[in-house]
Amino acid sequence: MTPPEPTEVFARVVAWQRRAGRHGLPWQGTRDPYRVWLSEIMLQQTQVATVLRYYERFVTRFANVQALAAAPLDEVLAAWSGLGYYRRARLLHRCAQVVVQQHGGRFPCDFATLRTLPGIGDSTAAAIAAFCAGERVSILDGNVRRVLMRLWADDRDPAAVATQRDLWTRAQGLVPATATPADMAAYTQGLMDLGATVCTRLRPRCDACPLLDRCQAHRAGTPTAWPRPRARAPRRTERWWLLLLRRDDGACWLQRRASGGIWGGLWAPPVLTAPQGDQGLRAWLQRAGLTATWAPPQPHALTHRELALHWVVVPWTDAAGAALAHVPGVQADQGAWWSPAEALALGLPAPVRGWLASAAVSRTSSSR
DNA sequence: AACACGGGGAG
DNA sequence: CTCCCAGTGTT
Repeated sequence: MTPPEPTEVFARVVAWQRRAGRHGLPWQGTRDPYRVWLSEIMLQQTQVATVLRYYERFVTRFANVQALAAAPLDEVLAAWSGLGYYRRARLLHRCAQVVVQQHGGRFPCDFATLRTLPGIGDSTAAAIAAFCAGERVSILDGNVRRVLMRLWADDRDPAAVATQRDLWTRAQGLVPATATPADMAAYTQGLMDLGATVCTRLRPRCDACPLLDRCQAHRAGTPTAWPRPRARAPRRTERWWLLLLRRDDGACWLQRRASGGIWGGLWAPPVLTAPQGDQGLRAWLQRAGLTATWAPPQPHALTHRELALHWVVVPWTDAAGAALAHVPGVQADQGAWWSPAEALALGLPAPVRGWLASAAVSRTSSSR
């Protein structure tokens, strides 16, 4: 079985992208590395449909790398709120500051320099370099891995480092030395489009694929057999208690979470994960002379973990304020009281945002 | 080399 | 419901 001719694969993907690929996305049609970089970071682990809801608003608020670098981290996190993987936003902010301080505000376009910046790994550096400078480097994200592993009927473990390193070498080998910058942009976009719209995980549209007659997975008759499925980790369920202290004036107590771990750097009510559970919390509330409203647990599913979020709403009076530091989970130096409107402008985890938004609506609609 | 990180879209 | 997506940084 003859392997696909490298130049042939490249040329077909370029031609296919120009004819049938995607062209209208807001981060296309520019060579501004700032806009391309922003889109690539947002697109890490996040699908296009989701990013579309954030991208324009973000570039409007932070029009260039200087504006982003000068903005408080809180504003960046607020604009990112709901996209998840909040470390991306912190690295994005740090990267902007490095570009301003160490590169004179000019966003680099070459792979080697890009690779030194925070939050930019091999694939993102290659994407920016290919789109903005036409550099002959290949991306290798999850979509491209799937396309190539089907093309070559590669049976290796897709998650193994050795597999990915070798795939990258072979991907690089598909790029001809004569490729022009315009070709590189079309090719890079073409690989992304192929993976996203044709060579999909389930139900690939092989009849629309420009590599159909070269694809060994298709030749085998079972293209979805590649890449080899990963072992699935069992998902644990954890119970979290979110203590929402609400004052008479409607203000809520929120505190900033540590920068590492889940919801890092975001604002949230005190979270109790301790195993004392409902019982301990009820006992404490009773001792403190407080009453609380308990909402049914709200499930929050993640890939590898499931959270059962128990909302405990505690009406809080100024008189009780002196005891604030004794509330379980409260770190007084990390928090503050926020009006509903102020709170919704903060960087909030999606479940917290949803809760506060609905609570604000119900308060408004139920008040006289 | 393995793991942690969030939310949503697709089937 | 299950699966995993335009990955990177840390251990």
